[in-house]
Amino acid sequence: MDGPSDHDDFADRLQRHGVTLTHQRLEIAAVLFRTMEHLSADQILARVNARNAQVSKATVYNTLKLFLEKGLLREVIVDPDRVFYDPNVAPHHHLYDVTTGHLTDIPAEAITLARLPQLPDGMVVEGVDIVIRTRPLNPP
Amino acid sequence: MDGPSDHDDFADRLQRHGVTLTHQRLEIAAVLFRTMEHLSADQILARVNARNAQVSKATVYNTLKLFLEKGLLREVIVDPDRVFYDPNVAPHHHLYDVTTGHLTDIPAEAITLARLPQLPDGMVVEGVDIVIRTRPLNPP
DNA sequence: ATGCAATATTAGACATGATCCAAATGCGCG
DNA sequence: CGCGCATTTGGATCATGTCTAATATTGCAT
Repeated sequence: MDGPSDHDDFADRLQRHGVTLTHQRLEIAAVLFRTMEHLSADQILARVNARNAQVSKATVYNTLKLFLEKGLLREVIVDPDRVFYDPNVAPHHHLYDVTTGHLTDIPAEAITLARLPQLPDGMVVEGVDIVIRTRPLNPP
Repeated sequence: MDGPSDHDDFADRLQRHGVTLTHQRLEIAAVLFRTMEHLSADQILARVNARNAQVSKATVYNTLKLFLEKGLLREVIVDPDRVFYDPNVAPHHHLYDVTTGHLTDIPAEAITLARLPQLPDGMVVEGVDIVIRTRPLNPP
């Protein structure tokens, strides 16, 4: 299914973003960019070490921070308990299932902001995060 | 400055929302509803106990959870480290200063969603949270 | 008023996610 | 080949937030 070229793609992507390659970073990149799911640090750690433990917790956190700085990832803050990392850095928004904690993307075009509010002086927009919190219809 | 009627207002508000009154709950309500700021649990604890410690950490958390259930407060999840509690439960959105961590309200009318995306079957919208992350213009 | 059951409060132990640190490892490059 | 800097690591540490079992308070019926 996934040939060796997957890894090469990830390696390219890291390098293009100025990240020097290491075995661990490639593993983490593979977990994130293969499925494009929204994962927490814990989940990433678990997946990387699914077979035998090879990457430490500290490295996962270091690497995620690095990837964030280099613009390879976005943080998604919707759960008070943990941060999700979003491998999709294109502008888009999120559907958040409150009951299951599952996150789904909403294409940026699916929502239009009619107008933006006035910003305080000297401030610029870093990003607009829209989260639509959903739950099953039935019992509250 | 603030007469004793403030406290009575808060008491009324709690009771109208089905919250039985206690000394501690009134203190917490006073802190939240007097300034209408966005505060974290820690900040609320600190303010309530500004003079002498009277309310425990556990009670602050219990009370905040209760106020949430009763619709007296909203949670604002923008900071990975802590939850902010918003005494303004009317529909509105937020400006979040990434550098200082300061939260400001945006009136709901200041933003219009042109259209909402299709929701999965049987799911309903619980709320729409829009956060505009801002930072000073100058150096990144 | 008085007693009693239900509700609220509390201190401190605990759980969890995330960070820090100092030591060890590995890598690039002369 | 080896030096130096970047990276990784285990474990300690931290901060929020939750839990528990004991105590205090409250409302209510009598």
